[in-house]
Amino acid sequence: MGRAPCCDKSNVKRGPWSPEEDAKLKQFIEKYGTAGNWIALPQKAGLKRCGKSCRLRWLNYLRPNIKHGDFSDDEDRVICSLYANIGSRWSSIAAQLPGRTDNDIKNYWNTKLKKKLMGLNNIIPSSNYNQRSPFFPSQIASPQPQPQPHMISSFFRDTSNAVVCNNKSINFSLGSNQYCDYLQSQDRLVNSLKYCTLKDSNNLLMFGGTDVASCFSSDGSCSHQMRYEKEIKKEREIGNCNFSNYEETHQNFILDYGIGNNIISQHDEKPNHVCLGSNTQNDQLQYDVEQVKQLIGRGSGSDGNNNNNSLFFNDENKTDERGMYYYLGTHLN
DNA sequence: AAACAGTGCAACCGCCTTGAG
DNA sequence: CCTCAAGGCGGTTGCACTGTT
Repeated sequence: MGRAPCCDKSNVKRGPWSPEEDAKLKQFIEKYGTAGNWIALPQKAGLKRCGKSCRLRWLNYLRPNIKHGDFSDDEDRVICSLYANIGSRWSSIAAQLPGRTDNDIKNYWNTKLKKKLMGLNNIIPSSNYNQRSPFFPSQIASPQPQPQPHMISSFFRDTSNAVVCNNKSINFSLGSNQYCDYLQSQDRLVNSLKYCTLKDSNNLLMFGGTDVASCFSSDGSCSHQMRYEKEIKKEREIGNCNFSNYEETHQNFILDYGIGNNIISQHDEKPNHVCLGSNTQNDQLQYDVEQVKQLIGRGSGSDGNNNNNSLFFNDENKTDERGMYYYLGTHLN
């Protein structure tokens, strides 16, 4: 038995909306709102349309402040960045682009942006790709990560493309405004890190999550995510900690961070405080470094150029050649 | 000018989630 | 809990428009 239709298909108009229908719907909603019931709305508004169709027409076309027309470079960057992080969750992406609808973004991605980026990647010689990344060869726990549903899972790179791994430090590139020509290595890294177990099995660290909502940072570049098991409790322990971007999913704490909203920034207004999870500078919430260290590990200093995505672990014994702590992230100096 | 191919986008479909009863 | 209607969402379709031969 199939699913019951949402309306009587034989009795509703389909296809493109006429200006008269648009006017009726707009007038009705502006006067009465939707009353939380789209199904009943068309009849009340005198429209021979399915409620779902009315909803779609309103959300995608008629509601105020809808932006039509070309996407700006900044919007391109945001879309790419978010797509790289969360995949085809168009409504989440649209939420970060005022005036744009999920449908618009989806169409734009499928018809233009994807091709644009594929074109860029095609002109990069494959020898520039990092074909293998020897990250944590012995620490990557099974099962191996499955390929992401989207082909291109990251489009950005840093100005530093160093990928170095030894037993003390790891440098890699994440985040920037430039289109990426070595997507594969970055993908591998991100996927590997998801399965990197640290200290104990409860401290599973995820980096560059693709399965949870993300944010974009104030400079328009991408941000990445850390998921740190059992941290909801600690987050609460901090007290005033009210992160602007986190989700409670499967009892994990998810923290957005990235370029422009560094874990630790020298440019923070308050000394010895850290900005975490934000979309804009104004949204950034600042927390005492010492408290955050307890939460996520050692923080790094920013390089002053918004090029630092460093994240330090809570392991006193692991320091790099600079005497800094074992970290994941980018540093250019 | 006509035929055909390619493109863009509005609208639809159907699955999944949510929440009220 | 369970059920089910309604909303939300991502994937897909169909058609109008534009470009090319």
